[in-house]
Amino acid sequence: MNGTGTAAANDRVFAALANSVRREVLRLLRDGGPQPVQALAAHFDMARPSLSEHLKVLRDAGLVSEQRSGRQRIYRLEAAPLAEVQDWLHPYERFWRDRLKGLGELLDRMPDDDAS
Amino acid sequence: MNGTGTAAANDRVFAALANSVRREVLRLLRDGGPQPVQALAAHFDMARPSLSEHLKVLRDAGLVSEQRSGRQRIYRLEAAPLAEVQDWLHPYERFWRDRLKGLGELLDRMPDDDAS
DNA sequence: ACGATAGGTAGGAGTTTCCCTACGCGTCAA
DNA sequence: TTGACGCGTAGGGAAACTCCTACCTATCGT
Repeated sequence: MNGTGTAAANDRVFAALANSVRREVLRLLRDGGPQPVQALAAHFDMARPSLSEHLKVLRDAGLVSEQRSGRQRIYRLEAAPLAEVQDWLHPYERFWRDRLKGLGELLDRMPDDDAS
Repeated sequence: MNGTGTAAANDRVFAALANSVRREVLRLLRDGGPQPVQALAAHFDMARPSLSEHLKVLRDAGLVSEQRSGRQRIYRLEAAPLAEVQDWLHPYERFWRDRLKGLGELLDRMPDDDAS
């Protein structure tokens, strides 16, 4: 419907990223590959059930997936939602590109012609 | 400290983006240029003070700036934090590029050699 | 000076987040 | 089968979020 996923889906992804614990989990999965919850939990001070809830938030956002292996749950990074974030970001790129070129400054600072 | 802003700053930016009203405000500023609050408020059903609070969240995240002009406040998109989001995203890019190439599949599905 | 306009702030209600401590369920080892 | 291990869920409490209705300040037009 939207250019980049539904509004609710974007809400879920951005909200999931709006927490340093969850961003760190993603980084650990990115740099360390798929891991069981234990291995992830070792990096945090919090009680393990709290981390479980963070993992649920990440799962609901589609940012990680789990695969059962014996009594372990192996979590893996799923980057598709991040690709959508990048797509969402695209239309804004010209704003910082323009800034760097020092050009858009004047153009952007005063196009008050059509705003009522 | 971090590669891309402090954790708290990223929290603020991602949290600001985790709301469809605020994302729509950014889109309006991107497509319509700098605008007063009135012009933005016209696009939403909510009471105007509620939108004011959304604008405060965006301001605190550094995503918009205001410039007073008479009794109006002209809001402008500030894309720098979005550029930092893109930077934050970069280390994850290979994950969806690999997926597209259909290569990383096998590589990523089982590098369980160093995870304790 | 007076009223209308633009927009922020105060405070409150309902919901959600984030952490905790129990506890339940499935799996492995003895 | 019995116990330990790996993880999730339940439920609760503190704080934050999101909306509202007043209300306040500053500016413009008359």
